[in-house]
Amino acid sequence: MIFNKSTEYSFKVLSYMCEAKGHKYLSAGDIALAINIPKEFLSKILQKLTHKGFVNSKRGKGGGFKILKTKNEIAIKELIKLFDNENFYSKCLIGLNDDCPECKCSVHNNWENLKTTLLKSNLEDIKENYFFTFK
Amino acid sequence: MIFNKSTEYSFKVLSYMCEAKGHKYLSAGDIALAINIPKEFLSKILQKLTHKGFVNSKRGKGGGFKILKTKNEIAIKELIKLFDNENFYSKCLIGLNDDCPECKCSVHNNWENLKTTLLKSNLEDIKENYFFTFK
DNA sequence: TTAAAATCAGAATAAAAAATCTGTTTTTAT
DNA sequence: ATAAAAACAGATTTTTTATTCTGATTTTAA
Repeated sequence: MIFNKSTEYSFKVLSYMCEAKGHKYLSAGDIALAINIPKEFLSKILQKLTHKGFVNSKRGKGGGFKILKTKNEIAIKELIKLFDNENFYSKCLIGLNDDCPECKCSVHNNWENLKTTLLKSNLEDIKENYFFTFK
Repeated sequence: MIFNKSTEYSFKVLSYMCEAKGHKYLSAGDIALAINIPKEFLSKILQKLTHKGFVNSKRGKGGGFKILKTKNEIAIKELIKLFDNENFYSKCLIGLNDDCPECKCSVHNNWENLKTTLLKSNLEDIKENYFFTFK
């Protein structure tokens, strides 16, 4: 809706990994199956998350990915920056105006408020009471 | 950003036509040039707007399109319904959840407020102090 | 040591969205 | 009448985004 698929998927996979018990290595294939995301696409997302230190990867048999953070250590703005658009926050919701900060249209304040919330949110805030089923 | 291009363009073209003096017939080509939208794409949008009674079309030499409403008679929700998604308002902003009304994530209230504003907005509200230049 | 299981990387493909093209019909100014 | 200008309709192409494929490398359990 407001984010691209990669960003959406990153929320989903990190939530899932945070909630998985045992903190063992989970293979991309298993995760993909569990949360219903194309395996290959998920692999790319996990690679990026590895490089940025959200997860640890282990190659070879028995390998996979292990989460390195808790939900409240994962800032939504970091994921947006990583997977969506660098200048997400200066974009116009309506899409017509390049100079959103100067705009005073009827939804401007609502949009500013939403962005403020988003800037303060971590994965816990997003996932808390958020009924997504991973399927 | 939040809408598809057709919806964005419909805001733009209707705003432009409302502000054009004289209420004469304007050709799609001239409008397209003025507001920087691909001519053929704009033509399709204008056709839809014709069928729904927002504008009147006149074929033949000297023909074109004439606006039939004022900005405050044009509800944003009508344009969203026409060009974007029928069930726009029940969609999840984050994109993961099918059942947005039940969701309680951190941006839920912000999103609900924004949609409420959008439901009440007409083109005047959107365009008012909204610095888009048609270019 | 070896085969299996996994990451990793880049290329190729598919799907969706946006834009363009081609041609027909209609209307009207000349 | 006729030519020009315009809407109109549908097909096609391009662009962007999402997904899948291919193969190489790494690691480890057996």
